[in-house]
Amino acid sequence: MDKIDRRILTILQKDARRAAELIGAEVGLSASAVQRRIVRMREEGIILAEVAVIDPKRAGKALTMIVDVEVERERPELLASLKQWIAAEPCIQEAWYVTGAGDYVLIVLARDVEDFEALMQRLVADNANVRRFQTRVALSTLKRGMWVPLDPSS
Amino acid sequence: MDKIDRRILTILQKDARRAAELIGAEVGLSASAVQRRIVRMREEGIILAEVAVIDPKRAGKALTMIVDVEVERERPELLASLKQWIAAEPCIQEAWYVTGAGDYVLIVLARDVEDFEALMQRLVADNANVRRFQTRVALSTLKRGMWVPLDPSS
DNA sequence: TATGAAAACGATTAACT
DNA sequence: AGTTAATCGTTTTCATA
Repeated sequence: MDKIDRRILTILQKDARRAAELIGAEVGLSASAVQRRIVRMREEGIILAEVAVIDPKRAGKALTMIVDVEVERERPELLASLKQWIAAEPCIQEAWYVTGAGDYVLIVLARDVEDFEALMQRLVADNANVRRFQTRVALSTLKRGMWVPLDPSS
Repeated sequence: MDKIDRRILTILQKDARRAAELIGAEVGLSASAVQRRIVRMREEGIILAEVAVIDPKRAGKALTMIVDVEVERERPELLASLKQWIAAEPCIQEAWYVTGAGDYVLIVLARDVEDFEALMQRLVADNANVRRFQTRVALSTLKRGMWVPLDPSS
């Protein structure tokens, strides 16, 4: 991945529909050359996907919660099923396993508080290793996205 | 937004490049009808963007941190500039203002620990209202994305 | 007002230099 | 990597329900 690839990716991360010819004009390449680089980066897995981003509010998901989930580290055999549970749960948008007391951090979308409560009850009921969780409500979303900064040099 | 719109969005949230004709085959509409609905949803702001998702590791951003930032609520005049600072900082990928003791939650990408430390030092140096912060390192990323579940009924 | 069919247009892909 | 030609997808047009 060279400097031009990075510039192409910086553009595509904001607008995946930008025509190769326009990108080429910005980076000083023909449309075909740009297109070839894009195809290559898809194949190499640098570009993981091209997706539509929709407004959660318009989709009836007005609430965002940041949930810290503490699990019992003594029962590692239950971790795989918890991971699967998280993967299968569409309202859990993002999840990380983090340093600390066996903690997971979840980004959860919900229609309302009842919707969220129901999800959390299922989380606890379905996963015996969940010891407790702490919820923080997002009062405002300052920034969202998957945008990765790319050093334009080198 | 009707049931078919929701089905179209569910598809586009996974693959924004899917041809309208293929989507039409799934939802029982012609390519033109699907295309018109997509254009309408872009105009209405339901579809916020169509973006390429890239692998942060391949982009040299191997570390993800979840940072809780505590700010002094007594100085609300400094909040606007903190928000701008966050917006302008490319390594801060996501940010929410959350319930609790004047807390922000940040998702931060970094090349390495030094890179991260430098960012946090700038955060504190540039924003006098930042009282303290707590960092958790993402040991594994279980789930990422902007995918919003859409009730296929109604 | 929304659709499907078909023409016109534009972008991507493939072949060749 | 660039240029051209062929292919494919989108957009527009138009007739219809």
